Amino acid sequence: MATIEDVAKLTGLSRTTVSRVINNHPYVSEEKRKLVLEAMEKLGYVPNSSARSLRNQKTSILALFIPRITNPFFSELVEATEIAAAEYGYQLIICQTRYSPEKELNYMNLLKTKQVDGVILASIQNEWKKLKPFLQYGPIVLCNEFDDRANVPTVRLDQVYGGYIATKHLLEQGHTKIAYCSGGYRSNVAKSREIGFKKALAEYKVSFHEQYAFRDAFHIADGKRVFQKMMALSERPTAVFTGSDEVAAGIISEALRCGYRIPEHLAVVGFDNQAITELTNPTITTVHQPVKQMAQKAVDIIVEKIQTKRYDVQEIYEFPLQLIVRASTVGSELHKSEA
Amino acid sequence: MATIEDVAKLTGLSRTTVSRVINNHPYVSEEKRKLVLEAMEKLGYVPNSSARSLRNQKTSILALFIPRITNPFFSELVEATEIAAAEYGYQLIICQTRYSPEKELNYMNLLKTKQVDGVILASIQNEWKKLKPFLQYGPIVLCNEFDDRANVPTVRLDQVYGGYIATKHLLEQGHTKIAYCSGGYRSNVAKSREIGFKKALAEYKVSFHEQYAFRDAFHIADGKRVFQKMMALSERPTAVFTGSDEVAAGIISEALRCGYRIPEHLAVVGFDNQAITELTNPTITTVHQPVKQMAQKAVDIIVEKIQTKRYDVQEIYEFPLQLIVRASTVGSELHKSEA
DNA sequence: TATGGATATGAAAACGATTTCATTCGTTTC
DNA sequence: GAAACGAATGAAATCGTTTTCATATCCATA
Repeated sequence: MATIEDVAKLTGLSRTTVSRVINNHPYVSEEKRKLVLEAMEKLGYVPNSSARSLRNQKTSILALFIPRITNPFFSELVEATEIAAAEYGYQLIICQTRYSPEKELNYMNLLKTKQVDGVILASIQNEWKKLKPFLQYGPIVLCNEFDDRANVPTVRLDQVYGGYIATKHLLEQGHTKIAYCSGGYRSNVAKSREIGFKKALAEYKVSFHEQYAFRDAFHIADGKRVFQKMMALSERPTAVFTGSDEVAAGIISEALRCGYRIPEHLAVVGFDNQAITELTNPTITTVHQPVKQMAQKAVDIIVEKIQTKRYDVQEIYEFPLQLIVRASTVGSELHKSEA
Repeated sequence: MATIEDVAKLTGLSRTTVSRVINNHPYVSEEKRKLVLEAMEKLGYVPNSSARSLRNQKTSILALFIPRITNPFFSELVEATEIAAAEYGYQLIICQTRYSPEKELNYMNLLKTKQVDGVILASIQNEWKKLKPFLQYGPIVLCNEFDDRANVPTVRLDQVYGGYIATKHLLEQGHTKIAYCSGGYRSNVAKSREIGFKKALAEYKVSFHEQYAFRDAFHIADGKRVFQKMMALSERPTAVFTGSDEVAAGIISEALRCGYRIPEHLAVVGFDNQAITELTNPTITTVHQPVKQMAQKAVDIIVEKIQTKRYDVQEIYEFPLQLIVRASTVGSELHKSEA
């Protein structure tokens, strides 16, 4: 493996000059520059990343924390983040916490050991006070997930509004027995949506019963399970708000299999605007999240923080959500889309 | 940021001894070991990864090349690979080539610059002779995708067999007008499936017409498009083999929307056994791929190659595929599952 | 009582880059 | 014609580890 020393020797110049050529520093004569470039080509030389990282105190790698990559929402987030990071010359290390606080804490050592220049948290499994100490080692940016106590830049979506518009839509269709379905108790995203959900109910003077709440639904299978539970209730809901399109699709699938009709017997709202929403029959009313913009902003911010080295500033960037009305809530009426 | 030097100073020992404690070398007295551990704790010391990488000539990072993470098959592959890599203490860098040969070549520089210890290619966009020169910098392992000319370890699935069993299943149902639908011309995975497809046809003395071939279908939308194309043919196929469940789902969705019935008017076979196969109505007959086993094996192999430093050996590890029969091919009969 | 082997420790070199500082040579400028 | 400055180059320090080599002590064995 050729090193900068080899290039220097071959050209009869010093390491310094070779380094200058590599880094496009001024004050290198055209003659020597050519000489160096030729030698580099001839030796197949390429600078060693570890040596550069050590000397420059920067790895050009970012860590992105997500619960699971197989969740389509997070796939989309990873795709967008990787593309945005690449524009800045950063690589992305994927950290799947699988909802485990220990795994999350463990991955945090990537920052401590300087294996990454910064961490984007799209999922939080620990209390903030456990995460906070890592701030001394590098920037942390919250993306999608958030925590009011976290004194770091946060890029998020207005989840309260998301829960609100989806629920309001169901109320406008005349529903009063509306079930609530979300993924996880810990997530502030889910909590915010629930606030929006209840806000809409309150506006319409509709009361909420705790037996209509299902807070452990993540996947298609969970949706199927939840549907069965709802149908086992003495007073069945006529509509359901869900925290993901997969869960919504599971509910719809199970309902159809059992001979129910959507939305006549049960109106269903999803979340995320994934591809499956256009696949099922009926198609799924959902809430669109501007994932690309959010990812781009998170990367912009973290790159800036890496440069300025001020990590403990709470700046909040919020993007709006949008209701997409499809067939799972409005029957055979003409489908309309509203902001 | 505390360094090993700081720990040495605080304890009054040398860097060497501190390093020995960190690396669990023998020949450190219990007394000094405790002293060092206390000092490390007190200073919040943690070894710097870049320095270690430089000195040890190893980064403990692997690169995984995939076309797009939003493709559920690759999400699953990434999840499994990340978990397997973590067991060995490796981090995973995700490289999305987005089907671009240039991007792929560009990401290959991660190996050349020693930013990663090895590369797992689950997607190949360039001819092997373009990739081959990178072998001098570190190990490359093929996983899922493959190339006969590639003199490297290859972990793959028997795609010829996969195409064969899926097609044979359709032939057994009495179909003779069977369309073929795949993603990409370049991929050897797709080519192999086509070989298996044609092999089955030949066994049943059924001829294949090129107008039944659609080789550019990746997503749900492509499936919808392909369905329309098939229906525009003068002689419509009665069954279709597809290279992914998303495409199959797209075809089914569009067919139902247009008033056709599945499988009566069109039998559909998918590939990958994704979650959506149990979601659609009818559920989708598909081919299950043992992704986890494949990913685990690929990681095992690359870790071994990193240690032994012998990269240019063609070893092939092949895993079997399995047909999962569901409703999209067998009508209202009882669903059965066969190996 | 030498001799040799285990145990314990440290000084210094090495990994491969970048940067600081010094030096030299021209060219202006007053 | 001296001073000042810009351009071009290199020697050596530096980043933070690990490892090699040397040294010292202790204990058992011949």
